[in-house]
Amino acid sequence: MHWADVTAQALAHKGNKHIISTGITPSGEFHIGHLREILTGDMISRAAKNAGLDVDFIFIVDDADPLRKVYPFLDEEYSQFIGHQIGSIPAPDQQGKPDFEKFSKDGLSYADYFLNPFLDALRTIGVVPRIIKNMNSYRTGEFNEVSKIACDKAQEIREIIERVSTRELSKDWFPWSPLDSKGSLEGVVVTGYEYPLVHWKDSHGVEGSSDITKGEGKLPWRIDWPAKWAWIGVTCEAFGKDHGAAGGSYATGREICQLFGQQPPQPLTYEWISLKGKGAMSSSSGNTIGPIEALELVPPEILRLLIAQSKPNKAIEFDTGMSLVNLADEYERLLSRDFDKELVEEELSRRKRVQIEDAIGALSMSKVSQDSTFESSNVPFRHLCLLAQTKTSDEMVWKSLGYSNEQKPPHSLVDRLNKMKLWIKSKHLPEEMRISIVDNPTSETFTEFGDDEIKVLIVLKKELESCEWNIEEIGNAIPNSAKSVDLSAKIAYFVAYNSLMGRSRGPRLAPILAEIDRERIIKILEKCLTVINS
RNA sequence: GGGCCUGUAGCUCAGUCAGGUAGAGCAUCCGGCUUUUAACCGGACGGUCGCGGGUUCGAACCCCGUCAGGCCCGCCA
Repeated sequence: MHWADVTAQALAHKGNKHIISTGITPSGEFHIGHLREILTGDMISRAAKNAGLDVDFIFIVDDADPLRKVYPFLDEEYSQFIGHQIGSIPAPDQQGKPDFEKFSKDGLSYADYFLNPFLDALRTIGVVPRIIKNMNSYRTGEFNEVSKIACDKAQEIREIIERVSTRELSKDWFPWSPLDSKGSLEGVVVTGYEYPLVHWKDSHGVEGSSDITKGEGKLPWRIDWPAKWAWIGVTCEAFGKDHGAAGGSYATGREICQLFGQQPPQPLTYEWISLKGKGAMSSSSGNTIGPIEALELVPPEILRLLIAQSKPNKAIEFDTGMSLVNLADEYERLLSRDFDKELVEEELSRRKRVQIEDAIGALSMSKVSQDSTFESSNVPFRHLCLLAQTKTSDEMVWKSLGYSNEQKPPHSLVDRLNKMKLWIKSKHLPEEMRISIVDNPTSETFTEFGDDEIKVLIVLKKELESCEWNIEEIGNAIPNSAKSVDLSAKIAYFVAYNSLMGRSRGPRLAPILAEIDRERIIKILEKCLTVINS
């Protein structure tokens, strides 16, 4: 059973109506890691719907959170907004300076600036959650009831947090963070509470009162989270392992939410996605790959597969190089399998059956739309990558794949080719996938060369000097260079690939060479001989 | 200190919740496709399931211990 179905089953035992929640603070550029949050929730929602449950899938945008610091991608001008809610400050412009004009004219906030492209990416990837913006919820009074309970039960909440998280809260700690005279949540000391007002004194020495029913502040995170569960009625939430650790915010939240008269949601802790060799993704360090960027390179199904095929507790290592290639090939393989046939196979061990069922689940969860039918193109990613690099026009790619004017390639394949071309142009294409002629051969290339190889190389150079410079003739010249000295054609290919591309295997050479000047090729072969002789 | 996760073929990992003959892909090698598209097709090679104990007719799987790696407990998913 797919992991999402397992969670859905647990939910089914609890009832028929479920609100599955996800939440992110849009404090910077979104990355693939954030996608795991949303997709994990999305996949549970799907599985729950398939199980016949009534599901509401929501995405809470934590735009009531304060700006923590001036991130590297921001101008120093942002220091005036530290502590201010990111839903209430201007978005950065090209230079990273606050764009006051856009803020006052279009109301584009810092949070929206990062959120909007992410929502676009979500649509592309087939995720359409109900969006709840936190700051607005405070301002419109959605938090009224829970905020009042939190303030009334300040002592009980303090006890829970101190006991469960084993950290000591300061004397003037209070379960409400008021906005100060400048609009910041930082450095404000609560001096008293009379519903609905929380009295405070800020770092500028100014005193004032915050009306908790009007969003003049917010609940601190550890209370804000269970408060949301309560007023929305969340029954299931997937969250990152940072929240799931012992003494973490889920541990305190599950107790606090009962003060609000709400049972804690079904939890699902997921591992982080790290960038291969570079550690965890982080918006502030710039160590990210955005979903938008990734969607330019591969079809959305492949990003879904990344999340679908790994269980949530499995850490994912990701990069836009070979990981993506393998993932894309894996997807094509899944598509071309005939599961019905595999499942009727007799003498199927339980193990084997589980494997097939998991593959079916992963594939089904990778669909952008539940009812979309798959178009299996049967063209592996690697192969398409090769064709895109060697063929001079799209028509030639289609011809090579057996399509014609009568039988046009499917739309999905055309889309994939276009993405492939972008990928090839980008910095993300791994070197081992890139086809390139090596103009300056090095001695390491020829360590495996013996007398036969050298002999063939000499003949090859002669053949290429004299043959007609077209695909057919070049195609003949390569194997002939070995056959004419009574050696296997295999050696000729080995020699040709090593000499011209610096590797022992490769794509069909003739069409590539035909695109290049003969003199350049001959010159390279001459250099090879020089290197070998030295 | 407390807790979580991971350890299975050369590599990436399924399989552990519901114990029943050790799996896939990649890589490698061999063969086929009347001289390789990094394609495709067929086959082969390859594992004391980290280690030690226990439960069981039977353990990769359950229990106890242990080693190694990664991570979280400061509002970064």
